[in-house]
Amino acid sequence: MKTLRLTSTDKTLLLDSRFFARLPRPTAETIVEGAIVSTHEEHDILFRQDEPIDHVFFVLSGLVRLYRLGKDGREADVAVLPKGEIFGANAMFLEHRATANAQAAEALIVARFESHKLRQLAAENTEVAQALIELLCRYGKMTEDCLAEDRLLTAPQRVANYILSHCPDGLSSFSFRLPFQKNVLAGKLGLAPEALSRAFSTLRQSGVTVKGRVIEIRDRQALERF
Amino acid sequence: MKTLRLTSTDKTLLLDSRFFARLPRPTAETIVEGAIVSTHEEHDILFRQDEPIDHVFFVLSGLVRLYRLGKDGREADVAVLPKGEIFGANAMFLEHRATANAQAAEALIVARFESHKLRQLAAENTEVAQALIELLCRYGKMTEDCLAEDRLLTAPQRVANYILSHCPDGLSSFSFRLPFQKNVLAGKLGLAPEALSRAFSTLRQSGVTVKGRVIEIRDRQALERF
DNA sequence: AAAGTTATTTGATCGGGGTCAATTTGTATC
DNA sequence: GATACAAATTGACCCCGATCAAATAACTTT
Repeated sequence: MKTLRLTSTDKTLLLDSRFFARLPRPTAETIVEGAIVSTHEEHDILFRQDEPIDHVFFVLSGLVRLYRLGKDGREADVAVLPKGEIFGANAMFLEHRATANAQAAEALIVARFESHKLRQLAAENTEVAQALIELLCRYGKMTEDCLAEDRLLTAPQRVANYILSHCPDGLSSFSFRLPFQKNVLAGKLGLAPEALSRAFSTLRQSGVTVKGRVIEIRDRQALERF
Repeated sequence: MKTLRLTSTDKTLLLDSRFFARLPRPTAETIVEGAIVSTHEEHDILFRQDEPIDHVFFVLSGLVRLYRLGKDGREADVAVLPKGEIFGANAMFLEHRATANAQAAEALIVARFESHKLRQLAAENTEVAQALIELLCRYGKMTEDCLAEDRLLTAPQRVANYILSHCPDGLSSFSFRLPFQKNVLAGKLGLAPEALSRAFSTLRQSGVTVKGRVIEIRDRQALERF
């Protein structure tokens, strides 16, 4: 882990992100000025479940995986966060304890903010509180979606869903590049890598072609029906 | 569904609940005065997924089940809320759309608050915003717990966990009465009723006895090890 | 381009839990 | 208490996905 200075692109990314964009410019800038930037290598742990943390994190580039550990050491992802996402915010209101482990899923740069300052700000400033509320709602809905998908859909259906979520509406055939390793996708969908692989090959019969990280869809409707 | 007046016990329950208790008394009382109380029979639907809702709900008595529907009509519970819990709050910040269906899991009395008023209040009053933030964090953590349990634990382990969560620490043997039908417990744990039944009988060998709704635990450690 | 890693795929096997059907138990009503 | 109905259990069966092992593909590094 190495500490860096906040570049102007970082600053732009922060200020344009969903969270900061809805704050009054001066407020956002004040917070952003206080950021500490650091780089991490794949597999680095940022913090551990139940550990006290005193920062809120923002992904400047790369990918973070939040996961829980089972007694037997098995891991279960509860979220995968790409560039532009915030994490660790909920800990501010849960005795400053992380609810999950955070690990760099690939080379990573994060900005961090002191949570007591942010918490204080949220207590004084309605705008900040509002932004936090929306953040938490969105995050809560994501987790709920995940839980429901796990309980309702088979592996191929989850994968089909994931693919469709990347399809701009209207198009019937399209292709895109996976934003991360299949490894990570598997975890995010609650599958073993082998199961993801098999799901892809099941979807072949519905017009899905996989070449490396590139996914090609021939027939959107077929996927939706799956 | 029948509309009732707010009784003084209802009022006490509301004001002593986690959400209202942390607000300044006058604020809490103002909100609570605006409550509309209604009764519902088991199986009644309060609102449906993706439907616009303009109220936030509070369980005065009985039980509410929040669940999502699969394409095939199967149901997946995302939360089960007993007396004292709030639900529908997240919709205020998600275009007023419910993220799940809400159904009375048994005879039910709820208080409801107009969400635009509450939202307005949260936008002006930091205390209210703060209370909402904590509510959402707690709720988010619950969902996360659920997701992780689903992915990490087998049916008997989930049931063991559930039982342990009702065991006052320090005690090695104890017994309690399930707060709802096994039916509902199964759904909450993401299991078919049959699987719950089988899980109980697996746990018999670890000193768990089930007689109707009463669960008896002979050896806490054995359960924890499971 | 070759060698060495690290991902991914494929095959084989196995166990958990869903579903359906048939009892059994529990609860409510008269 | 006897009857009727709903809830819970048990058995039989099957499918999905985890796991282990082996083969192949995709990157790195030189």
